[in-house]
Amino acid sequence: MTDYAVVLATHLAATDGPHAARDLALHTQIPEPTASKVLKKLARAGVVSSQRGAKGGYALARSAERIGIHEVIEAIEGPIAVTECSDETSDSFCEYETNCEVRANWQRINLAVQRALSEITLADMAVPGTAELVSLSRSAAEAARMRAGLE
Amino acid sequence: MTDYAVVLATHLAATDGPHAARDLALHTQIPEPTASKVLKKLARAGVVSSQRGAKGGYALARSAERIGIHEVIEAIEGPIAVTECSDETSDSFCEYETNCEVRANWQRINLAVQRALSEITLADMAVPGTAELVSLSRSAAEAARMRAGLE
DNA sequence: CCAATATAGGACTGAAACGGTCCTGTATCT
DNA sequence: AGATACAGGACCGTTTCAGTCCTATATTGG
Repeated sequence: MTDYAVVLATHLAATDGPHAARDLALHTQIPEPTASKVLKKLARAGVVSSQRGAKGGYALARSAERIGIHEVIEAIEGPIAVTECSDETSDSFCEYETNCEVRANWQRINLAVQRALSEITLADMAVPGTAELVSLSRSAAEAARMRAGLE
Repeated sequence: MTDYAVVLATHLAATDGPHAARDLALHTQIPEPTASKVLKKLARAGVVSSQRGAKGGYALARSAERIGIHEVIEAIEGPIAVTECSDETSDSFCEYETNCEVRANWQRINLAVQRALSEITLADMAVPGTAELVSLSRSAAEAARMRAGLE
């Protein structure tokens, strides 16, 4: 479902003007009901804008350079569920300090992946073969900064 | 659910010997039924080994250095769903070449994230604060290799 | 050896999520 | 104004999921 959303959003990024859900489904070979559902979700999340009526359809809400694919993912899947630590001021929490560090690592990874995906825009996705490389080199730069901060 | 699995698996990595699901749930503050379910899945996937009986419990199936967290993730969520392109030999496919490139980008990103997560082991996760940095610098090295391959 | 106990394995069930269908509301065009 | 094409949203059957509970297995002590 999420990959459908990315495909549809990228198609909108690569083409001009509003497109009806039916046309988008045809072009992306996604079943029409599914495409419609996905587009509705994207519209509710503000990733795309919708226009009702005879010449209606969907278009990107902003320019493709300003929409990260993580936004597309969240529109479909909702926010990443972060498992909450117990209140840090609670006495019982002190027993589980190792546990909390485990959670912290996991959350760091989640955030890093989320950030990397946020840095890939729909414009990147519309250009064959570049999306992945762009994101990973940016994240490496950030890793170097964080490593410096640790030392 | 997946984060619970990672937390549990990491706890097993950080501690010795088999632990009953109840104890693991207590230590990780995960609801006991949920912890039990998750551990059963991990056992079926071969990430952890289980021992029935009075002194039974769960332990890692291999050393923590040899279990990537992507394996943990797949045990819970199953394989990443890859949207299939149409048969490349089909005539109708040629109309949608742009569409196929979009899918290829998305698949590349999926694979890159999967690879990065595979390179983080449970041993990494058990050490506070290191997991993320390790993964990102390795992926950057791979990006450089792929870029060289493109040129 | 056997009963008691503690554990994992697995089945069952109701609730929630999901995907498809279809009706309603809105906007455009003639 | 009426016809048409579209998105928005409700409905419904199916699937998935989380919790509960029963069954099977292994250990221990009498």
